[in-house]
Amino acid sequence: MAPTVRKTALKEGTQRDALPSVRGAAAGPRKRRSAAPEERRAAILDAALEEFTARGYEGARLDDVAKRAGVAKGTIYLYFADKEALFQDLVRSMVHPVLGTLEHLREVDIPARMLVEGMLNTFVREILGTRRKDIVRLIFTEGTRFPAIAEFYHREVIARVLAIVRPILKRAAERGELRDDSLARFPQLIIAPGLVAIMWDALFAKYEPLDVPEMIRAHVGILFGRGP
Amino acid sequence: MAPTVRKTALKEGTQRDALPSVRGAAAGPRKRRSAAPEERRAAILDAALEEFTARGYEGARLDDVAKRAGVAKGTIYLYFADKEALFQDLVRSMVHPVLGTLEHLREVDIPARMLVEGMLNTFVREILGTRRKDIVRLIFTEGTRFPAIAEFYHREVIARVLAIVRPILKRAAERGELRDDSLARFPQLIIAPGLVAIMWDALFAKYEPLDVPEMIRAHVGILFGRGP
DNA sequence: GTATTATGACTGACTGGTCAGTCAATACAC
DNA sequence: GTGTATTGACTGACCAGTCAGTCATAATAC
Repeated sequence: MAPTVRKTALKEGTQRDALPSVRGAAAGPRKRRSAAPEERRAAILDAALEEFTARGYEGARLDDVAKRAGVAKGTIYLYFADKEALFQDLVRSMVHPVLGTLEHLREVDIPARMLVEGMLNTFVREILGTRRKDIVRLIFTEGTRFPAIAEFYHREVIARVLAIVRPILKRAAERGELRDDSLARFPQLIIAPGLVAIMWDALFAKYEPLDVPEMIRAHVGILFGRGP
Repeated sequence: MAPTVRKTALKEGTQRDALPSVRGAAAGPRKRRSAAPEERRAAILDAALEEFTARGYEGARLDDVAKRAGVAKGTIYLYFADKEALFQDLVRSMVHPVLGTLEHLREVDIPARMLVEGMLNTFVREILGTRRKDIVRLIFTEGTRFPAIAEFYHREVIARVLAIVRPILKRAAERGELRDDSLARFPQLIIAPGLVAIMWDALFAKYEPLDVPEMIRAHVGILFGRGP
């Protein structure tokens, strides 16, 4: 790139260079000035998702986040207090949209099979099929080092899902819709294969692909018996 | 191995201390000189397990590993080429012992239920019940950044288990021991809850404990129906 | 046995590089 | 012009990896 020579600072060529403005990145699309602050924030979060996903929390460099967002490093600090806040806000911003969908499930008293199939389809569509799966992976990956993230995710997502789903499954068990109350006691068993899918795709898919939708179908089959 | 301890130069207590064996422990016991190379290596691996487990690959500092192992930083480099080699050797050293146990399973033609219960019991005992669970977590946690680790684990552990287990399950399905061939096609469904258990314990147990053995029992119940 | 020399395992201060976070200078909006 | 958003060179901390030096032990000499 070469901050290259100032137009020639000329005369006092003496200066090293002190390259002022040029800046514009290679393709230098002129920056918009204070375009839309909300857009800028979003651009930074987008770039952060990319970098954190690819390199993990410690491995990600804010210089790269800035470059990818088309922004100077200092700008990040106008929107986020520090690297950790950026990470936490990223997780929050990805998780929030699904929180609404959850309440949705509140329609009590759908049949257990419908509930479970609904949960798994939502999981495949809204998580496995989107960047959200990377966020889930990040939570597992960095959760030990960031208890705040794990706590947040448990409180805002997991505890809520369990609270909604358990009573429905309990009733279904009592009603004889389920062989027993195993699923009511351990709803974790329902999405366990979803977790496996996320990890498998991230780590082993290139050595041995896994047909996730088919596996989920097999899982439902085991839980409820063949066909619908 | 073990150039082992010189018989104790004793008498001349005068020496700073030249504490022969003791060493370990906090209080600064004088270093043994070339004590047992195999022991030293093990001490470093132990310390590395602790530090990598607690802080992840990037977060772990070799200064701390050295301190914990009761060794100078330079000594680590006498036993391992660099940080990455230390990490890989750690994973290998933890995984190796179980590889033997695997072949063990080769006894073809045990009933499917026995196979599955055996697998899950082994998992609970040999992985969840030991530091090995932290290694599995590290593999998931760092696997994306260290494809070599993921590849190694897939090749040496996962692929082998699948190769052993699939034919048995297939036969069991044909024999009508299983409702269908779901488990033969996706044996991942068998240990999925084990993975959930590892992650739950690491991230959420402090907010909401999970009775893992009971969950595993419920899982077996779902796969095969109640009682034995 | 004791004295002397040789060996190499071990040490830890140091180097070179990296990167989160800062802030004076700059560019723009008005 | 004034005020504000943005920039990016810079700083300070941190850490993987190095290497000149130390010293317990071993080898050899006596």
